[in-house]
Amino acid sequence: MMVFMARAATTSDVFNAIAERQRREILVLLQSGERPVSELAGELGMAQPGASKHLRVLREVGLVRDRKAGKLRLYSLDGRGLRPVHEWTGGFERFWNDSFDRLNAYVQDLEQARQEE
Amino acid sequence: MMVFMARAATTSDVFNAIAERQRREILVLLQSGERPVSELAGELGMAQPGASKHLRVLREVGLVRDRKAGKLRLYSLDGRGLRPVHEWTGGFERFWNDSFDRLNAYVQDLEQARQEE
DNA sequence: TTGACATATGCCGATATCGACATATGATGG
DNA sequence: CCATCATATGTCGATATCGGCATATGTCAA
Repeated sequence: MMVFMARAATTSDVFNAIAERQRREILVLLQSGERPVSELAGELGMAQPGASKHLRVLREVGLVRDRKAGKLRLYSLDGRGLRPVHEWTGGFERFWNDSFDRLNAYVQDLEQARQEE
Repeated sequence: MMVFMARAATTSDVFNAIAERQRREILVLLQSGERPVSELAGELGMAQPGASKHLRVLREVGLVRDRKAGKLRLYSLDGRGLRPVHEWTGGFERFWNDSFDRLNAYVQDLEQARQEE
């Protein structure tokens, strides 16, 4: 009995969580301090329920925290989960930084162009 | 007339392209050199058509190149597109590296724990 | 040309996803 | 308790996504 898995769940995976533009924008906004949902929704130009859902995803992967503050619920950034992504991409640094690989990429650009003539 | 946009197209966006585990594995495999599709498929334990489709996505966002080599079609890494991701996540470095923010996160962990009692 | 091998594409089924909307839950103050 | 404000959740419609499978395209070699 094989249950289908159409795509990796967006929750439970930081890579998927930040694949969404609006969620990335939320994280950027939270860099300057904690905010309630409705304020974030306003700044993103989206409705409150949508913002709540994005925040839920971000919370489930641990990129965001919330604390109650009176009637409000303040969300704050927890950037620690972004570190693995930073390090994973950093593993490819030589493919854009190293002069040999830059030259290599250049040569392949030329080959590509020649092939497409 | 508003056309629906259920989710950002995986093509045309590097963040979405690397949101998929198998595509990330392909990129890692290509770090050690160019490979044909069928070899990648074998190493990933998936069928060739699946690997071809993932490679198509990676090619469309510019993370991968291909060149014809006889009967084969060799795919190679072009890591340059990962740089923006590395830099974007790097913008959050202080949220995991800075001692103040580490302390801050620690305190919030405590508050969280207390709140959930 | 024909056959063999390598790769790409098309279709299907199951499911995830996102925005919009309505509504439920929750907390506060009177 | 009740009204109010803030937030969360549920449902729906449209679409994207992924693996599996069959099949088309492409490339070589004899």
